Parts: sequence; C-alpha cells; structure tokens
Amino acid sequence: MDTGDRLLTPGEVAALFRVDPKTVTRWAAAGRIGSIRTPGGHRRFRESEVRALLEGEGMLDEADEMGRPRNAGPTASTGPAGPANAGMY
Amino acid sequence: MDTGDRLLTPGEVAALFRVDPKTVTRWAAAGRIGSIRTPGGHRRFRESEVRALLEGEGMLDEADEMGRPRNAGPTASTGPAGPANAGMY
DNA sequence: TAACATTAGGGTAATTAGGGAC
DNA sequence: CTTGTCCTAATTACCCTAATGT
Repeated sequence: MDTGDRLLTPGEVAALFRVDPKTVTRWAAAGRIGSIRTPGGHRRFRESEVRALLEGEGMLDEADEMGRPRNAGPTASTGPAGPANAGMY
Repeated sequence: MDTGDRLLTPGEVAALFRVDPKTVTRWAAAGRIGSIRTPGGHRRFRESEVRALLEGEGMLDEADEMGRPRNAGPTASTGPAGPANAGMY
C-alpha cells in the first residue's frame, strides 16, 4: 500500500502550489509541512502530505471565509488538523 | 532480526532519498554516510543507517514557534550513535 | 566469453539553502 | 502576518566514458 511516499523536491511542491520555492522552504521552516532533509541539507517532501494539503483535506469551506483568522485566534488549529499523518506507519 | 545488515546499492539509496545515485556517491565520498567498498570499488550502504537518515535521526521537525505545533512523532527513540553528521555551512 | 544494467569518475548547469530587506 | 525578490554559497542534477557486478 503505497499511499505515495514518494518524495518531492521543493521546486515540485512550489509548482504544485504555484508559489515560489522560497515559500515552500518557509512552510517547512515554520513546521507547517513535514520535511525530510538529505545529508546535504536539502529538503524533500512527502507526496502524500503535499497532496493532502492540496486537496484541502481538512479545510472547511472557504467560500465565505474572508477574515481568515489564522493566528489571531487561540488554538488556531488551522485546518488539516495535524499532519494528516501522511506517512507514518 | 536483521535490523540492517542488508546492504543497499547507490541506486537504492538514491531512490529512497529521491536524489541522483551520483549524489549518494558524493555523500559517501564526503563522509556523510558510511559506505562499504566492494573489491571492485563500488559502494554499498547499510540499510539501517540509511533508514535512520530518512527518518530524521533525532530531528523531528524544525518547527519552532509561530503557528501551531504539529503532533509529536512516534518517539524518536534514542539517536543511534550520532555519527559524524556535520556539515552545513 | 558475451551482454546488459549499474557504478565510478570528472566537469558543468540548475536547484536549493540561508539571511536580510522591502 | 504572508508572499515574492534580492544576494552568496552549498548541494544537487545531468553530460560524458570506462570499469565493475550479475
């Protein structure tokens, strides 16, 4: 059962989200997305986790959302409720 | 049970890290990962060491603050024997 | 022995990391 | 507060040919 633990490079993740690779790096640095480091220091991301984030897995409807109380509120717990347990066994 | 007496080829390790086999060879040359040489000069890597590197080897994530803490990993156990992991600038 | 895929080795582009500022 | 762009340095990817492993 490979849920897809393929690893993606920062550039691929950035392309998927249509953001700058630097932004993906910031997400990883902030702990918003799990990352695996190569011995050289580069990051690799789990495809399953990235796809979960793309799907909006856990994200409620944002149709009416405009305020986007991200950090302002306590216990933000924004969205995906956790790491989506992408890859743990 | 063999926790890792199995030896992996550069191609195997490269696939695990989603990097080029040449990069794995470079890691071995730089001493970032242990390697066993065949009489012919080819390298073999210990599966236990590779898996330890993949898991993060004692490093959960670099999340620090801001946002919310993600779930904690499954007890990272004790770091094996933190080998010479040195190197970032 | 022969054939095939993989690996080693060097060299050169492309990508990534990290910081700091707007 | 988030994102994109600037910089420099390090790491990685792809090019090649020859040797090794099965």
